[in-house]
Amino acid sequence: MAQRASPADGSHGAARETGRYRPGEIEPRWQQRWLDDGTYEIENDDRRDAHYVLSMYPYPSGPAHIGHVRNYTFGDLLVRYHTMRGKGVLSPIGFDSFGLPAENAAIESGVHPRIFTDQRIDELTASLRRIGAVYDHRRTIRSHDPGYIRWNQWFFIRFFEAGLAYKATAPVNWCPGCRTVLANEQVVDGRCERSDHLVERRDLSQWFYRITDYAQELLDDLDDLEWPNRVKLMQRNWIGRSEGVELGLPIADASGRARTDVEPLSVYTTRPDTGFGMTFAVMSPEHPRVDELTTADRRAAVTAFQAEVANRSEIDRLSTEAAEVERGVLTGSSVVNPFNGKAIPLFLADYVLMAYGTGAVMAVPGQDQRDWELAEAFDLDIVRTVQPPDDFDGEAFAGDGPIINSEWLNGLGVSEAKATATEWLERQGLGTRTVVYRLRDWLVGRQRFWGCPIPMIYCDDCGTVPAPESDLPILAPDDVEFHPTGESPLQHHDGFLNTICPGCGGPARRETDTLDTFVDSAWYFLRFTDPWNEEQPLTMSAVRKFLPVDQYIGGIEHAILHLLYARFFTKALADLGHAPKDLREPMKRLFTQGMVRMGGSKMSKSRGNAVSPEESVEVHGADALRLAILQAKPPADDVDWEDFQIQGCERFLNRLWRLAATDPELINGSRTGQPTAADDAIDTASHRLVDRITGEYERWAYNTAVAGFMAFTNRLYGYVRSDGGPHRETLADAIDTMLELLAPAVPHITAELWALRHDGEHIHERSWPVADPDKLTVETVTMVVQVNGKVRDRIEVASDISDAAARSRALTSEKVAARLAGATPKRVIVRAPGLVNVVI
RNA sequence: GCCCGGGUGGCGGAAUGGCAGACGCGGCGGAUUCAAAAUCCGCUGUCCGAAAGGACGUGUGGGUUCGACUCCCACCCCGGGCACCA
Repeated sequence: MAQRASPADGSHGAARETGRYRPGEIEPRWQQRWLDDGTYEIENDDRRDAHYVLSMYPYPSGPAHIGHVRNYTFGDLLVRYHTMRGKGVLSPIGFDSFGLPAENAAIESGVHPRIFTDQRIDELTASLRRIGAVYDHRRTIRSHDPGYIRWNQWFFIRFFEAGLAYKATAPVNWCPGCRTVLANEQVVDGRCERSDHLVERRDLSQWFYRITDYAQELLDDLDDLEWPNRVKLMQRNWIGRSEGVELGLPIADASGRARTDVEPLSVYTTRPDTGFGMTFAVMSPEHPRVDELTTADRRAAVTAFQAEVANRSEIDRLSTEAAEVERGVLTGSSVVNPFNGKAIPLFLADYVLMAYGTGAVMAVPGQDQRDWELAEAFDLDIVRTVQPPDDFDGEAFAGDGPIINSEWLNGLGVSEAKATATEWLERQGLGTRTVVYRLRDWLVGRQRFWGCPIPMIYCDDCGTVPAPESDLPILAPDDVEFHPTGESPLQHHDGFLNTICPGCGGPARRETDTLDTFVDSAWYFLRFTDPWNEEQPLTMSAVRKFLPVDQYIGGIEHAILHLLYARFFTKALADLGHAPKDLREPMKRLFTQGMVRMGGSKMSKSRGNAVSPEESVEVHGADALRLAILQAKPPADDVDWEDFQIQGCERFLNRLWRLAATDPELINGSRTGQPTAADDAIDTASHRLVDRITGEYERWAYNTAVAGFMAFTNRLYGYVRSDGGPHRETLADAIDTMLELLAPAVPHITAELWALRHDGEHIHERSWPVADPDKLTVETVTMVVQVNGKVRDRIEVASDISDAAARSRALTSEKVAARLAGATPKRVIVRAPGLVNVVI
């Protein structure tokens, strides 16, 4: 028999031959077992309480990067924890496998995006497996699976039929070099990130999903979600609801009187209280009535201005030194200010956006800085209608104050005046209360190859019609050549392009745009509940069983778009009858973990940091990496790679191994028989640990949970070393309990140790330990005695000590008496049993 | 500019009205060793002090309270989101 170190002092006793902790050996073995046994597969008729834990649909970029690993470690902990709690946990995984990187790679290397992508999916799958993350792999979805494309297209057609999908002209980022539309994130400093061409704004016909129909519901339903406030706030701002008034400004004739034969110009304002300060009006350069309202003598200048704004690059538009560019131009027309009947000039200006409100505004330079600047540039009247405070030295004043220069509004506060002015406008029939949202419809078309083809057909006779359902899925052809420019090969592929109109049977051509990949990720979590259904996209009973997702986990970078689109899709599918009617929200709880930064400066080899998760697993083991991730920071915080103290965590796992792999009977001096007070204290501590860790797992306080395990282990080492030696059963129970609590965090080592200690039993099939409430209360506590709020003494007292007794114990303390020096305290605050504060 | 979040030892962090710095990293000392690694034990906020002990200490300044890292006001700094949205 080999002489093994006892856990405590490294020198005495012998243990069963269990060997050293070798993660490289045990981890692959358990990973294989979980897969072979289908430990984390769940059937749709499972009788346990359903619990859906989901990490955000990853883009398959090859082996997992550290951000992935952090994300999936949190998710995996919850999957295993809830499984031990007796839940029927649904833990699926899929891949957001369409998208630009694969297409760019194809352009460069000629390798088909599918081959490229499938390879990366295999790599990611393998690395998730190596960190011990477990899934029901039978349910895996990939966006480019024909089966998934089919239903994605089927939904598009349903949306089209319901008016939720439509085609309209929209300004887009156009790269003249690549001859394609760019997403905003592909535009860097006004240039195409691929070809470096200056990006132009072009009006092109594009497909949209009508998410704005759901603006109000998307806003209202945020209230009840258990989501981080920050995310809810970002969504609220994005939706941007504003309440105001839409009013008509009559067009003035040559003598300044309102014309009745011409439609008034409709403007939207949230500040009807400032109406008397409106000294001009402004239309967007793209406003459809520009031609009509431009006078002959101004036509050349207006046209030039429109063209100039249209071609203005992003750089100019965002420049803070915009003084160089002309921001507005006079139309030559005038409109009438309905508040005071005065004729005022009508301008075009680039700061008025066609896409918001009515595309025209009443300009109130006294209260709006942009209007102020235009007024100064054109030497227009500026009338303050809100009195700024005496010390105000700015230009336009947007704050609150008494109304001035406004006849019947004078003296009111801003909000009162708003209400009064709104009522007046409505009574006069001049305006209507209106709610406006900042949210725009979702542009879903992309001029890309590697995406889900939009299943529409263009026929010269029948117009735009959906592809027949029997043709779904419509797949992109394989025999394509990628253009170095980045232009989608679909646009030149005759076999794909030419088709027959399902309406008239005549020749027609296919849509070559593909769907934004955010569409793919807008409903994948629903399909996971029954990916096997070939008759329907979703199985109602399965969706009902598992949705909403109990815990959704992902990066803060998806706070707005992905989560908003997923919410919209769920609502739309429910309303169209494809998902349960009452499923209004897909994700009940959301956790957004922080990002992992790759800080350069603090990078240090001496800390034992490897540069990739793969290497870390290789060197220290998956459990050590997982523990380091959990320990480093609160999960919501951003973290630097070098903050992971993998070596320290590996050291802890070694300590755990030596403690738990050593047969208790062989630990030097271990006792049997009646437990002593010291033994009971260990037992109590272990019950308290159960209580503590359970709470911390529920609250995502993983970093403090790890601290708790380390502290408890230190305590057990002290216990083993203590004078009387450890009580055999007490020690064994304490170790067992800790292994169970650790199992969700470090699944391999705990599984191995448990099997070693319990005849091959599987720890992940055990149920979660329960603390005995009687053992959570302690008999004595340390009472802090303060003098004037400063700690001067600590006294052990019974935990049920009365206030009076606590008071007298405190006052008889020598240290307190010394400070009192015979005087009577002014006041004694007693918070038994924890604290007494003597005020002198 | 507007809206959020945050500033605590050499470092990551803990404590959300009641013992500031849990736990870990790093550092120092000791045990073990021929030696080293590994392991085990102890110490480790700053200042004064031989020690006992004391004073100071959670971005800055004020306030509330018997008591403030924690609550309130003002300011400074860092991070994030939105950004001509009328």
